[in-house]
Amino acid sequence: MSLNDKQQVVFDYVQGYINEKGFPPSVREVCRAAGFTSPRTGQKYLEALEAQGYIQRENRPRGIKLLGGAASKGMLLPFLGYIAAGAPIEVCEQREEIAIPATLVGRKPCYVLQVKGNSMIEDHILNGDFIVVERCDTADDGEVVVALIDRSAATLKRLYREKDRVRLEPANSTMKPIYVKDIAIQGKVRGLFRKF
Amino acid sequence: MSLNDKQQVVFDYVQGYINEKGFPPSVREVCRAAGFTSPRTGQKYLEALEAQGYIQRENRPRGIKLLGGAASKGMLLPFLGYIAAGAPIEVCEQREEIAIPATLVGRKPCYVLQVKGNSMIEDHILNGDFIVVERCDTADDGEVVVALIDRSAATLKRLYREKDRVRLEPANSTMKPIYVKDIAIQGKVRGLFRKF
DNA sequence: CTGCCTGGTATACAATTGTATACTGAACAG
DNA sequence: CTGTTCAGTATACAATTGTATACCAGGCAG
Repeated sequence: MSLNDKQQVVFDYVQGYINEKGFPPSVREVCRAAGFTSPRTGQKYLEALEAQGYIQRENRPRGIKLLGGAASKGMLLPFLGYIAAGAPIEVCEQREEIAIPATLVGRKPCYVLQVKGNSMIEDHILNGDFIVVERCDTADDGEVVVALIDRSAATLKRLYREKDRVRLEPANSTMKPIYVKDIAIQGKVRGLFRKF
Repeated sequence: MSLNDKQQVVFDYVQGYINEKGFPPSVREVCRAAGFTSPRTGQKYLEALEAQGYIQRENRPRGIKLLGGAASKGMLLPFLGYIAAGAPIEVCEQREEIAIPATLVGRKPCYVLQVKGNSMIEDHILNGDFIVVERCDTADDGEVVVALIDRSAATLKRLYREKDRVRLEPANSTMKPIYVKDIAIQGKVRGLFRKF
């Protein structure tokens, strides 16, 4: 079941209000915006929105929380630290979180790393860029993956399977590919963002 | 001037509360969390945070708004459409919004465009990339700007001022710079994100 | 000692707020 | 006509909330 016209108006108002002001509207403000003169009416609408999973409420002034894709067309992902070609991931002590555009995130769990070095520069991944990595243990040929070599060193490379080995190829003509027998794939790159 | 220890505790609490619950805490909740027994104390701390530009307040229950990079949920920015070198921005009819990592957003209003074409490829801005543009009407030499030429065509280029003209330089050696007498700067690129 | 500032407390108060109860009128089935 | 549901109104009420006033203890300069 979907929202009817007036419910949509109320929901849009709540969403816009939070976006603009940074905190949710009161029941009476919702009423004023929707043209209701009784707080009970707005209250019923909010109850309906909650029943349908669009918002979540608490019995407090302005206790409204946007749910689902509505809140965030963005997701909060953990920022795990740095990855440099050939060097292990430096784990970031404090568990930070970063908001990511929803379009960059796959369905599986993801995390964020910051790239050190220019080993992927010809793929237009620069030193300092942030990459969104989807946790997975397989990848197709040619995909950019975070791979663990010798159970210790993590690196960011393109993956190519060869006859009886795996080629991890940097995108930098001054560097040479790494050949390994077996690798543990940590994840594949799904998105990237950069600050200017 | 920066935040002292207790101010930091209060600020972290406010930020975490909003992140978790979706709406800001009341003054007394702040007090309880920080160990104050008088609402006046929490109130003073919030006033201090506001004076230093970390939050903005309204005289309403839970009328707190996180400012600047603090709004860690990321910011919702309008997606305005496409920009191609030399072609005007195709305005996107439906006003979409995209969540952006807070770190990519400056203090001024920003919007998002999708890049068409490879005119900035040597700056590692690719066809299909999304750019976060900060609205402004001036820029320093060498910055990547969205510029309006002849009041009609918008383009994405590096800006260089010359003696009595302006050079708009693409980052693609197969393309030539554009020289114009006068331009209207629409904004400068602050961030970029890409989907793989 | 005096005065002043800082950081905190205690308490009061009006305004706002969420919720609940009782009601009205219109549409509508039988 | 009768009864029922639906959407909205009017109003009441206790709890929460932001703000303000008055106060206190300690540090510290003079």
